Amino acid sequence: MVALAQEMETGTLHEQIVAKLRGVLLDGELGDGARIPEAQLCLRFGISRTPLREALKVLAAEGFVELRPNRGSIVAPIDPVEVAHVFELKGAIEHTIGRLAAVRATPEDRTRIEQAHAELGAHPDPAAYTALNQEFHRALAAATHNPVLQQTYDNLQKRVLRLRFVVNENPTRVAQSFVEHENIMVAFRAGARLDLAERLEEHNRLTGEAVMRRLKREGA
Amino acid sequence: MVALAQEMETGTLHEQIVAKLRGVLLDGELGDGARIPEAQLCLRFGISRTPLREALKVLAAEGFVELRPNRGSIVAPIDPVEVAHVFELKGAIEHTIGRLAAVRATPEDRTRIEQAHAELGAHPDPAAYTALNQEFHRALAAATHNPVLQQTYDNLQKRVLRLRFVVNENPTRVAQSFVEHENIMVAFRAGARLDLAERLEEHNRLTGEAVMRRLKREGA
DNA sequence: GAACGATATTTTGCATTCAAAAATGATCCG
DNA sequence: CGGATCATTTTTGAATGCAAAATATCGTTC
Repeated sequence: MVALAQEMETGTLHEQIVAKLRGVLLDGELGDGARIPEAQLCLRFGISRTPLREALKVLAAEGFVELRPNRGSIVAPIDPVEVAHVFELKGAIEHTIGRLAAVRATPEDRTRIEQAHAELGAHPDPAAYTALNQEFHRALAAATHNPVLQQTYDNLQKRVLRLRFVVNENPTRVAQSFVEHENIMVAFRAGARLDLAERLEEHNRLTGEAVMRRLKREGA
Repeated sequence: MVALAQEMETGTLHEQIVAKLRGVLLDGELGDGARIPEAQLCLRFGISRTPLREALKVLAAEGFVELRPNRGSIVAPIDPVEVAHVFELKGAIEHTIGRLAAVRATPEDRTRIEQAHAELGAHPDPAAYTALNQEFHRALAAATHNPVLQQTYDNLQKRVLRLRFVVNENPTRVAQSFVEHENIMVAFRAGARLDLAERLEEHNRLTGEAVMRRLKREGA
C-alpha cells in the first residue's frame, strides 16, 4: 500500500487533523459520495466533534468534501467536468512551473529532481508510479521557490489524486509518461525555460486526457 | 465607501459566516496583524464561538488569517514577498483566462465584459476604480467557464485586495491601467487568444509592480 | 405484501461549559 | 524607581449538552 497522503506530523493540532482527514479521503478509504462517519472518525482520531468539524469545513473549502445542510458531509462526488477543469488550470500552472523552475532551481533542487526522476525510472511498476510521480512534480514545483504557487499546485494535484485509477495507472500510460518525463528532464537540464514549460503543460494535458478517457469508460 | 466584499446572502449559514468574516478582513476594518476579536464578532454576527471558529479555520487555510497556537488568530500580516508570489501565480492564470475567454465567451459574457469596461471608463476616479476593476476581471474569468479556475483566481484576487493602497489606487496608475484595459478589449473583441492572454498577463505584471513599488515605499 | 404514516432513534448544528494556557497586573525586593 | 515573581483575570481550544432536523423503525391499512 502506497501512502498517498504523505503529510508530516507537524504543525498545529488542527493542521494535523486536516491532514489526517485528507489522508482518509485521498487513500480512497471512503468511496466517492460516501457519507463521512463523524462519530467514527472522532473515535479513531481521539478527538471530539468540534475540531473534526473544523477540519471538515476546511476540506469542504478545498473541494474534497461536500457539506449538505442538515444532512451531513459526504466525500465530494467526482464530477468529470470538474476534473477536466482541474487539469485545465493545472496545465496553466505547470507551464509556469516550467518557466520558473528552469531558471530558479538551486543545485539542491536539481539534485532532488534528478533523484525523483531516477527513482521513477528504477520503478516502472504502476503500483509505485503514483507516489513517485507525485514526488517528481512536487520537486519541480518546489524549484519555483514560490510557496503560493506550490500550495495551489499541490491542492490541485491532490484533487486529481482522489481518482483511484490515477493511482492504479495502466502500464501503457506509465511507460508513455516516463518518456514524457525524460523529455522534461532534457529541457530542464538544458535550462530551456519555454521548452520545459511546454513539455510540462503537454504532459499534464496528456495525463488529463488519459484520465478523462478512463473516466468516460468507467462511466463513473 | 465601496464594498469590496460583495458576497451574496446565499448558501449555508457557514458559508455566510465565512463571507461576512472575509468581508471584515477585506474592508480593512481590522488592520494588518490585528488580533481578531472573537467575542466581539460573535456578538456582532449573533452566533457563538463554534461557527465563528470554523470560519476562521477556513480563512486561515485561504491565507487571510494566521492562527497562532494558544495565542488566538490575527489578520494575516502582509508579506511583500508573498504578495509578489501571489501576483506571479495570478499572472499565469490571467494568461490562461485570456486564452480561454477569447474563445469561450458567450454573447452574454461579452455583454457583461463590455459593460464592466464601459463603467470603468465612465468612472475614472480612483475611489470607484477597485470595485469596477474587480468586476471587469471577474467577468473575464467567468468567460472561461471553468469554475475551478474562477474560484482559484478569485481567491488570489481577494488576497491582493487586502492591500489598502490597491483600493486607494493612485490616479496615474488608474489612468495607465485603463489604457491597458482598452488594449485588452481590442484583443478580446478580435478574439485574438494569444494576444489577449499576453495583454492580461502584462497588465497583471504592471499592476503587481505598481503594488510592489508602493509596498516598498510605505515600508510596510 | 406493498404503501403509507406515526413514533422512536440518530444525526446534525450550534451553544455552552470546562480545563489549560496566556495576558494582566499587583506585590515584593533590589 | 525598575524589574522580577506570583496571583488573578481573560482568552483559547476542545468536550459536552441540547434543540431541531433528518432518518429509521414499526404498525396499520389497503
